Amino acid sequence: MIKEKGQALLNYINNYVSLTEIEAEILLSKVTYRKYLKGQFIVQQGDVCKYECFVLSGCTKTFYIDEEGQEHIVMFSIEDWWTSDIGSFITQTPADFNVQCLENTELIMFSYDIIEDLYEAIPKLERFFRQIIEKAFVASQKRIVRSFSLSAKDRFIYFRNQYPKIEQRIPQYMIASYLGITKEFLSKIKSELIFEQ
Amino acid sequence: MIKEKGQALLNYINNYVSLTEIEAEILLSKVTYRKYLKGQFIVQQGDVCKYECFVLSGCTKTFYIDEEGQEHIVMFSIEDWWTSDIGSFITQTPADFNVQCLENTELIMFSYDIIEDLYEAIPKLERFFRQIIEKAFVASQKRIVRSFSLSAKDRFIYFRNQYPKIEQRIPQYMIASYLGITKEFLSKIKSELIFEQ
DNA sequence: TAATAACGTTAATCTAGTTTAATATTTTAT
DNA sequence: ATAAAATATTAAACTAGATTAACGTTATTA
Repeated sequence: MIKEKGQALLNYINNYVSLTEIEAEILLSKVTYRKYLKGQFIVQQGDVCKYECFVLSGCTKTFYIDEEGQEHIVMFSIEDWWTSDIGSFITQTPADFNVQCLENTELIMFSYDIIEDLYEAIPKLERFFRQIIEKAFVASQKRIVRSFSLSAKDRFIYFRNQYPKIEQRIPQYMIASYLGITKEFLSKIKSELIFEQ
Repeated sequence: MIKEKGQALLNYINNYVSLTEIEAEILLSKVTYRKYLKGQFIVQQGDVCKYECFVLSGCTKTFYIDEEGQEHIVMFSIEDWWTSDIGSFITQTPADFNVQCLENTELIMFSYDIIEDLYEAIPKLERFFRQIIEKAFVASQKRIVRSFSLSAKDRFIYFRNQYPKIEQRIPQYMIASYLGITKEFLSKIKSELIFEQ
């Protein structure tokens, strides 16, 4: 089962480091393939996050609920992205975030218990994960920059251009939450954009 | 020279991985010690960033200038922190950010040209940098969360509690810029906080 | 020790985005 | 096909924070 599914992961890794046949086999023997249904939770706020997950298909949202019960979406993940609460994963402390499936979702899961063995067996993976996380960090910093220097309208335009596939698949009120604005205001922005055309 | 100065770096690294005497020597032989004066630039927007820098003493701000000529401070770095434009460093493309010294500053610099050799010579460093950057990424994500769910006043209170040393050393208008608000509004917040006591 | 530059405060006016609430549209299940 | 649930729109009243501009205070330096 994992073998056919694993190919997408191997292709992805191949963009960063090249694994030998044997290394690829070891890797796939250590990770877990799993399907989730729409609505199910991969991580729940308060639990310790046991997995870093590579998305084969489907879509997830990462969010938290603030003291007023308000939901704030931090990121979406689709095919060839990662999803997890990394803060919880690396420190093995309770998660700040929930990760919930917005569609039926197929994952390859790297568990905390095997990842050290995996680094041991395939030292190249240390480099691979370093490079992945470097990219994620840079993206996160750039998002902070945008949140400070762009208006809500410009952030929406950026989002729409950057992630056109995600915009199609996700209800508008979740995009508003991701952008840090209300659904009503996003609705207003969209009607302005249509009018401007 | 680098030997005495290097000890702070070795102590820091020791929190993550343990280097042998020989590895420590190799490391210190490959990195560069350098002093900057207050006001000098370590990185300039538009240049390719050649170094990741560990701060031995002093203080820097990382900022960019937007299209309207407005300065936005992204982070401060003091002793035992890192400073660089990592996005520029890892891709070797022009920097989005400036890094400027707010005090006379001593650094240990890891150049792009030697860092690959260093990973080769001391594979443990791959793990070290992975762990550092994981922590930086988590901190960055949490900052995004705060910027969405906290008011300016609460972000300031958080900053003041989290980085009391930095608050003392830095002019208030720079803290306002870091928080994403105007200096006038921060002034108002502070007077409210005093009044509330 | 005066002068200048850098930094900080206050207050009035303005605006991007929120809140509330009612209505419209689309999707899903029966 | 119809009802119910989920999602989206619109508009009026409101607020956090920006802008402008004038004035105070603290550091630097001549």
